[in-house]
Amino acid sequence: MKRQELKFEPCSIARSLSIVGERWTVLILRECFRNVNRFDGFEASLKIPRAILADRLKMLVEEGVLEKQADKDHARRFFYVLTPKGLDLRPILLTMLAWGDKYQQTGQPLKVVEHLPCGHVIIPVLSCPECHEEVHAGNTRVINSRRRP
Amino acid sequence: MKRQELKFEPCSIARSLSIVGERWTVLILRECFRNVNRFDGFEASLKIPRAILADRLKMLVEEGVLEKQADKDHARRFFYVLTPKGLDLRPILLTMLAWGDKYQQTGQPLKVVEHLPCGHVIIPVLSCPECHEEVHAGNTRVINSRRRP
DNA sequence: TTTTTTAAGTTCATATTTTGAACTTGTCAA
DNA sequence: TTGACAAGTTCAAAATATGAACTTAAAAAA
Repeated sequence: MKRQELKFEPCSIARSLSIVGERWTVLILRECFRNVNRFDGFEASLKIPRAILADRLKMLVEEGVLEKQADKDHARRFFYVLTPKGLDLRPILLTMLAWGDKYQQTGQPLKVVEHLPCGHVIIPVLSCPECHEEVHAGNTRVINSRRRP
Repeated sequence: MKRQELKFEPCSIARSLSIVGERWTVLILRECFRNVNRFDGFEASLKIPRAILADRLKMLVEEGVLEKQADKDHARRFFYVLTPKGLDLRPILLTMLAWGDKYQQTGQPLKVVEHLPCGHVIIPVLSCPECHEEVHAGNTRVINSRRRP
């Protein structure tokens, strides 16, 4: 199945996969959240083939997840910065981080999340915005909605 | 980069990607959460090539995400069921669902999540298990931990 | 009891992607 | 004016994906 086909699937998960359903794309986004934002920088921190990097950046810009900005001081230099749409991908990366921490451990130190307002080092959990209780496989059900929010 | 290499990366996000960094794999898991659990069923609901389906199911079983169970009544029939490790992937799929709902809309009805304990139809949010406030790009920081939980 | 269907695959040739190395093109700094 | 830098593009080889046909044994139908 092609990426472009996924974009028009009836399922929202499938449509998200048109962006986050590919390894390199997610790793590039991870670097963006770490404030790596130049072609060079991505290449140095990920060992990604240049052709793939160019392709994925182009796609992420076209999809409105990154914005390509010119550097005022250096003519042929650009920044790729997360748009609001891109910033909102953070929960996906954080839930991946939590799962990888829990189930795919290596001998290395864990990456953990510091929640700045309260100062706690946490593993974020999914919860209900109404009752604030935890949301997991056992207490949820996915249904159709006719309303558009 | 190969899947097997991702498994041993120092970053937990990268290690998660060794499972959820591929389209078909995530779609198969989505079907599992919908209680589709036979080779036949996956084939019917996703239009996935049989060779790929066989390969991904084998991988998911090897990784401990699914368990392959024999059907007592039918000799050559099997069930693929989510293990606890697999059930814990649900938050990843739910955050993908929320993002796809918000940013990748088509004309079709949304899939939404019903939180059974409180009965509300919600978009789950990531929150801090300590202070219960929301967790997002602006109020978190990823750091190293020496401790192993 | 023979025939047909079902279930879960495997095989294989073709098409598409990925990869890594070398090349390009203009800019900036010494 | 020479050399390094930045952000790519190009290209051939390797790896993967795809779809159609084949396999194998059991179960159901005739």
